Amino acid sequence: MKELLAEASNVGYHPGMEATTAVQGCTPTAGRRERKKQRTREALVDSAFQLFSEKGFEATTVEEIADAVDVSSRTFFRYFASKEDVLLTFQEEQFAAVQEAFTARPADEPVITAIRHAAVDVIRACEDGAFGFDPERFGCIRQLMESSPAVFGSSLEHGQKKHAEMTRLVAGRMGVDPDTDLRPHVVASAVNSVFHTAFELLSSGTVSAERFSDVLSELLRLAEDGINYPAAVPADR
Amino acid sequence: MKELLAEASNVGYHPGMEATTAVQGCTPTAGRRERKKQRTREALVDSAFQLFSEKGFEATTVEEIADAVDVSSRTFFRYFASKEDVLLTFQEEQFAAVQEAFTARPADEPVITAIRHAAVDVIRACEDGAFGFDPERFGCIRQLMESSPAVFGSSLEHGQKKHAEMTRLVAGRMGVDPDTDLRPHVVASAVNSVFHTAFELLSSGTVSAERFSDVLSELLRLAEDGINYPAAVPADR
DNA sequence: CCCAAACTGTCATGCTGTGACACTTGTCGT
DNA sequence: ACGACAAGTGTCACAGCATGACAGTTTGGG
Repeated sequence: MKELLAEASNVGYHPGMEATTAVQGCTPTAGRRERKKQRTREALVDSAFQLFSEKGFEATTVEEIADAVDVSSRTFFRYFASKEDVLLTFQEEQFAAVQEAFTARPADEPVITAIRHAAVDVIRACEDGAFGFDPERFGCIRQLMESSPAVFGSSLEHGQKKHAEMTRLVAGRMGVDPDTDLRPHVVASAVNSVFHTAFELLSSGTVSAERFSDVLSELLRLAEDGINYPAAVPADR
Repeated sequence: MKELLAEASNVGYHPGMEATTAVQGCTPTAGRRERKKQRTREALVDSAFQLFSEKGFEATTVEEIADAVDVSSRTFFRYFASKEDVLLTFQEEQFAAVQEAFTARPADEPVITAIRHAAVDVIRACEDGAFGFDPERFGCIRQLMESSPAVFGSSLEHGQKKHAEMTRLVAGRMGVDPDTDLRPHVVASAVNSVFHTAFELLSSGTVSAERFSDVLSELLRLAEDGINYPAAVPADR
């Protein structure tokens, strides 16, 4: 089940790189080749994070990243479709974790409430370094998104790509068909954007909170209560 | 008033190009230089739309766009920060129009309702070619966003940039301070993402509707009623 | 043990975006 | 009007991202 989620993530995929890991169900850690490939991939991610946090995103070139792992820059692009793509690996993992947590929420919770609990749990794990999450890397990404519009942009795009997936999950919980019922789409859409808004509130210093999870929690809580607020009554002032 | 809105739009701005038009309030159509600049700018936009719709976005190079107007590609980048940026001119106008319509809505309408009416009115005007909107260009953009992820991505980013502005407007209508009350942020955020979701629903063929405005209207209507839907009751099935 | 497929490196190339500098043209003061 | 000054533009140069093509190397399987 965990493997399924992992294999479903297509970040870093690009034409010419098949998901060879998943073709056969019988090969557990199949072949030295696979392992080597995986090691190269991880090395590239490490190297990228290292350099990004040292010199910033745009100041780091693909060649530097590749050189640090001793592969050609051409090879880099066989693993990642773009420089931004490297960072999505992490978001991908987070998203998968949130998904899993979401489906595991008790059935009597309404959708947004369930999402809130799932998301907050996962993000807090990231922040605290629980499970396999590296809090340092989490912080690094946040910093990169602040300083580089390109990174933030790719995060937006990634969120949009995951929209369909989230919609299906929400529809599943609601017990409706996402092809005829638009409500799950609105939910997924709102949740997605709330993530980015939480981030912006945090980095702009609008909120006093320290933790991303706290801001996110607050925003989702508001969304639960409905958001079609009335205009100000002319009575005051 | 109209000029004010036009001058406020910063699309296409990039270091080295000052908003010379707006420095003095007394010069109406100030100088031949300004007019020439404006003509060049519009010519570039026209040329870009022309070529994009003919050959597609990525297949068109900046050089081609510039050549068609008989300027150097270097000059192109003095007007637009990137190739995507050209397209945002249009979105900018739309956004300004929606903003204006929003603030003009009767005070007894709740925020999302008001936004729905404002947005639907404006978009319908685009679709029908009312006011100064060119429906052909509107369709062209839609097509480009479908075929080119880069264009869609830049649209996402642009929406996020406008987030703050929308938040303030919503907060104004609600009569609250956006620095302490997070509700306007949630509203602006949800509305923004609903725009993109409407687009995706349309281009993926999930909905049968023809017009963008219809899908958008439907989604916003749903958002008005609250979106924290209960999970399916175990009774059914 | 060898072959085919997968992986990688090298080379070549196109396009985006930017910096530097010189040249032209419009603007404004006198 | 005329000259100084600024704004706009062209040209040249260049770094970096991304991709295609081809050849060499590894590796897994028959």
